[in-house]
Amino acid sequence: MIQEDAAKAIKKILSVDDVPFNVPPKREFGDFSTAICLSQAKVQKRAPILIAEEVANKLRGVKLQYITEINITPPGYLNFKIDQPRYIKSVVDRVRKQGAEFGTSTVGRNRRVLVEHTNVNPNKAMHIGHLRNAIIGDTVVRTLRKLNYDVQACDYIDDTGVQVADVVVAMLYMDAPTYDGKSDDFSAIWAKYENNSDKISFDYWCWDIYSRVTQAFDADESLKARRAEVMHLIEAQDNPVAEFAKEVAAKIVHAHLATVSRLNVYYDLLNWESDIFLRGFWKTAFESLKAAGGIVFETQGPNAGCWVVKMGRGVHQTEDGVRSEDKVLVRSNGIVVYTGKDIAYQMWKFGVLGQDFLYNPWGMQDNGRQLWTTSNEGESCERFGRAQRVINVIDVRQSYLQQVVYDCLRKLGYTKEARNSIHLDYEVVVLSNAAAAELGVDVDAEEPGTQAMSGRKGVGVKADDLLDAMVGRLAEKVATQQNADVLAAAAVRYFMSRITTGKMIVFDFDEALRTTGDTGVYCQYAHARACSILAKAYPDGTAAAAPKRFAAPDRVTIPEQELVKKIAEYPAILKKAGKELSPAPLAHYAFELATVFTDYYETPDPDVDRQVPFIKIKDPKLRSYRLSLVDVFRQTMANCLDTLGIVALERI
RNA sequence: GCGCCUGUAGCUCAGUGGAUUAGAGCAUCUGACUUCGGAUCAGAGGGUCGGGGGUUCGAGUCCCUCCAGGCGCGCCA
Repeated sequence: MIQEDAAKAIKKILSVDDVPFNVPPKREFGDFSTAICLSQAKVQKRAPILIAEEVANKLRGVKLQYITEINITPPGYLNFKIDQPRYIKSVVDRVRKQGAEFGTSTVGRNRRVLVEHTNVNPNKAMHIGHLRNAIIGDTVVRTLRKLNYDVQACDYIDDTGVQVADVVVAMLYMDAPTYDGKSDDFSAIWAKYENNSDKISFDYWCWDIYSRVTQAFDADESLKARRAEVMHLIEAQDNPVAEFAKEVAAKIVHAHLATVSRLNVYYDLLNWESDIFLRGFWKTAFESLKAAGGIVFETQGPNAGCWVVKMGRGVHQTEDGVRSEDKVLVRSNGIVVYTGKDIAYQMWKFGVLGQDFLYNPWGMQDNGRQLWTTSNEGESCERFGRAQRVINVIDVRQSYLQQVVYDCLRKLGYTKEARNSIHLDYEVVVLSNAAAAELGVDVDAEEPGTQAMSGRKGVGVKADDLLDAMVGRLAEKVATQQNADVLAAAAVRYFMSRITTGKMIVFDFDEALRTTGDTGVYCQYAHARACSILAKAYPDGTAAAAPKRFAAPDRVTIPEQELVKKIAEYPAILKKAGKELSPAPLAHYAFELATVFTDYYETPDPDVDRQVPFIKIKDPKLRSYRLSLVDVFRQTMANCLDTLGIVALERI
């Protein structure tokens, strides 16, 4: 706001497109500054200090709100001092007026964005790698909604893949009693789970049998043969085993939704791969690709008999023989690969496939939003798909395949859609050697290094286990069980959010379970402290009872200035997070905001010998002023935490 | 071999061209008022920003190159 005025004026004077501002190294220089004259020196071929003087003189002639002084420092910085009392009043009034809306903007202009995230194979419990995906995805959804995008949050469920088939094989054939191969009565099979000695949840039980069965495949050829058979039956769909597989997948999906709801993650639509298959999406896409010449049928070479997309150098000679960079979409046996279906699905997301799913309500979520699911026997509905922009949250290892999908869109002539396809790639979560050793993996915990998580080997930290461990650690100092749950979710979400998406997370229990310093707990603590102060100051009401009319202060201290400056940054941070599609700027901001607030709380006035608690201040105007800053801090922190998917606690 | 990512304090990370002295947290050490929430705060030590070139008035940030680590390059997903 305040800088925008100055930027506008400078843009006019220098006729430039953008004016970047920053903070001067010394407070005496001013409250903010710009180096625009330095970069203009090149263009104008004049000394930057001369340009700065000229701009400063012109600016002094223009009436700029809140700016009391403009000065120049070598080699050509323009520095601005602001009228702090008036500025603070404007910020406080704005936050008070906008409340929970403070920070939002209309940059999205209702543009329809589809964000797909989580996408965990429905065959075992979620682990912390999946959690990173869900947290990044959900935070991006929340951020874009606050920027006024029309966002659909989708979770893709690969219910017809090998992973589900493996668990089905494990359930049907690994332990007695085994399935007879034709019955539609699976009660004896379900009993194996229901009677499990440890009474563990279904997703945990599957975690164990999945790793057991993948290892059993190596030794047991007959079991391996069952795998191909089950795969085939699931693909054929119309049989008891396929129905059983669907039931298993649905049960796991319920478990996953329960897990992520502990972290405040919700969706609009569940997209099932079986529906993509049943609705014949691929056939449509295949015909389009053929018609557009986007794919070719190979009659010779390594891909003979396959339909392929031409990529990179294509088929070429290497030292190791003939290799192909082309991507096979239809195998020589006529079966489409996953990427093929993904092309059709991506077309659906943009509404250019010419086909749609049918839909049914799945149920109401804890946040009060209805969740929908694609369905073979549902109703048609126009509110899904048809997006202008599609964001796929998938880890970095699938970059190549995502590019193939987008490339095919381009080959089909959907260049705009290809351009608006975003692979939000993020690095994986791995275990530190110490963490792996704690899980019983045979590694030297003293040796620095990492271990990849592996569903097949059953190596990984389950999401619910991490949350439970966090709740356990917090239990002692917390008022209620519910607060422990919320605080644990805050800790875990913050932990996953603060690391930029391009960086691998090396998971370590001590680091993840920390409750001091740069953590979600610290942010919650600052917020709860503010609420507590307000509750004591205004015992007749809640924080909402804080004074509505705000009088500009006569004098402004440094901690007050710093706090207000940080609060005023929030809208820009939200925009940045939306532009970068990353939770990290929000997490860092939340911590900085908590820090400046705590500083203000500890030492509101560095010039006096003894700090007076806000609630004990005698001067009513000063008391009201200080408490108003506490209140707008409280509001801003609550808004920021909400964007991070964290419920702000009023007490801990 | 080709492509992408990462390399900043003992450890975990911020910092997507701007300011003498590169910031946080953890860990370590020393402290904290008759306390509005001590899960806090103040202070101390700790850095060739992987190495080397270059562009620029100015580089942790941009370009080139080299080194180290990770991931990808399936008729798997």
